[in-house]
Amino acid sequence: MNAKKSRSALSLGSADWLPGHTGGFDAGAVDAARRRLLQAAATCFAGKGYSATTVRDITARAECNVGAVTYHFGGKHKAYIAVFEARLSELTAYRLQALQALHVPVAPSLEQVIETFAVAFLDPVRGDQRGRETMMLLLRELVDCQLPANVVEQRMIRPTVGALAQALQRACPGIEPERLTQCCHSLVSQLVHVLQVQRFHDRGFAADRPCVELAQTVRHIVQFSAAGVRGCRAGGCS
Amino acid sequence: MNAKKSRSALSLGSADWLPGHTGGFDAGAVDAARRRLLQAAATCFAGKGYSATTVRDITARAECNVGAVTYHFGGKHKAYIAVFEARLSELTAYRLQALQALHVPVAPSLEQVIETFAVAFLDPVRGDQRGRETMMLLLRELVDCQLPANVVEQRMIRPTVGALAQALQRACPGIEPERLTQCCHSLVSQLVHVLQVQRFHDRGFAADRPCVELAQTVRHIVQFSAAGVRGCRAGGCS
DNA sequence: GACCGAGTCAAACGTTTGTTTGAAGCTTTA
DNA sequence: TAAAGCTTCAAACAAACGTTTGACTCGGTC
Repeated sequence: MNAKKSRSALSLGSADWLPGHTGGFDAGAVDAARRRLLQAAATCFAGKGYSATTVRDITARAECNVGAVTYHFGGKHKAYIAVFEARLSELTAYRLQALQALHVPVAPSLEQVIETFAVAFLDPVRGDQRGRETMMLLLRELVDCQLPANVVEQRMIRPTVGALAQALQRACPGIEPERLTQCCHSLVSQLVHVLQVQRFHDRGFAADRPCVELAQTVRHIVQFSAAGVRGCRAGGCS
Repeated sequence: MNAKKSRSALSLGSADWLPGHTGGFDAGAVDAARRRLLQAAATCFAGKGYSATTVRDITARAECNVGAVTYHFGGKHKAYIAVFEARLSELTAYRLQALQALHVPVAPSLEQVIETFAVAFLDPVRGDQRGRETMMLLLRELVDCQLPANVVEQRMIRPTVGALAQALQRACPGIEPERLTQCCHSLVSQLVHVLQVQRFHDRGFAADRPCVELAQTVRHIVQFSAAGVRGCRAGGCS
């Protein structure tokens, strides 16, 4: 009855984090059920949160037996972790790649850096269902922590903010490192906020006024944040 | 067995929303159990979220019988609503009052307006347990919606953003209303983000580096946002 | 004293929870 | 073909869930 050894379990440093890497054994299209379960679990966790999601919700959606979650992942919580294994690194890689595109000979403007990051940050919600799910999963995890402490921070926030700070510094030199990090958080927080509002919108939020244009919001954030970053140069404040 | 008529139920327009108003009947110190239950429920919902909180968690903490929640509120979900009835208007009133203090003859500077709002916004988390609970309840509700749609928006976000926009406009004229609202959201999002980080911090987040000074963060947000708002004046962008 | 409504209580309600079980199906290996 | 190993399945598991019940204790009123 024992499930096959659970693979990696967010151990922070394991090798099987690359997308598509299944751990070495039974690679390929063999375990379709496992992939169906992962997809179903992601949808459920994103939609109702960890506690409100039952293994029967997941297995019903994946058209599996009730015991499938326990068998394939070793339990509901380990299934939750497994969902994040793929999504976290996937999202981080996407954002880092977008920032790396700014590594051109001639330094891009501050507005270019911010817009590039903002677009990459919000892109998943404008794409397919999977992207929206990932963002929702992350949004929930940040408030309702289920993963081991610091995983999201070390896997995603730290590398992303680090790369963003580097890009900002190149586009707008003269800001002390401490302030630079805070500028990154100021920008990220606005983008996270957009996700929240977008969610409200899906729920019928502000249905009276015409749909808030995402592009217009991005334009505001770019202008607002570029001015904000420039305002942090020099001996402005402490 | 039927519970006494549930009072108001977030009906959006009822009269018994003022703090301390109990609905007209059994006023005073009569129902201590009800108040104990409300406090216990707030603590549990804030700490574990709606779904993960059981009525036994609540009643055990309130030192009541298991059936007390159903009796006094009519069910777990109605108890959740009852918790928000007090907290939502309380928090909104606190913020509006802080903004109203800016209604002095000589117009305050943009930095003054932003700092006043920021301090008022973050004050609850620096105060007593109740304040932190309220913020946590709200943070969770925004992601894991349990209240009827638009309640938080209409009860708190809309009036607060409205008053903030008005104060900003006085301190920094020449911004179109649409952009002004977006500036408010840019500011609020940064403050919400601080709460998130603060939560991480309580959980051991970034325990390696010295405790992030809240005052320093506020100073950054004030400077960043003031520059951001000023950058939105004139025909800057669409 | 009789009656009433409100509140509390232990106990039990029927459901739903995550997990386990053991048999059966299936492919792979020998 | 036989044995071994992985996967699926219906069924059942004990525990926990939100809610209900009916007896009981009060304090106030006729």
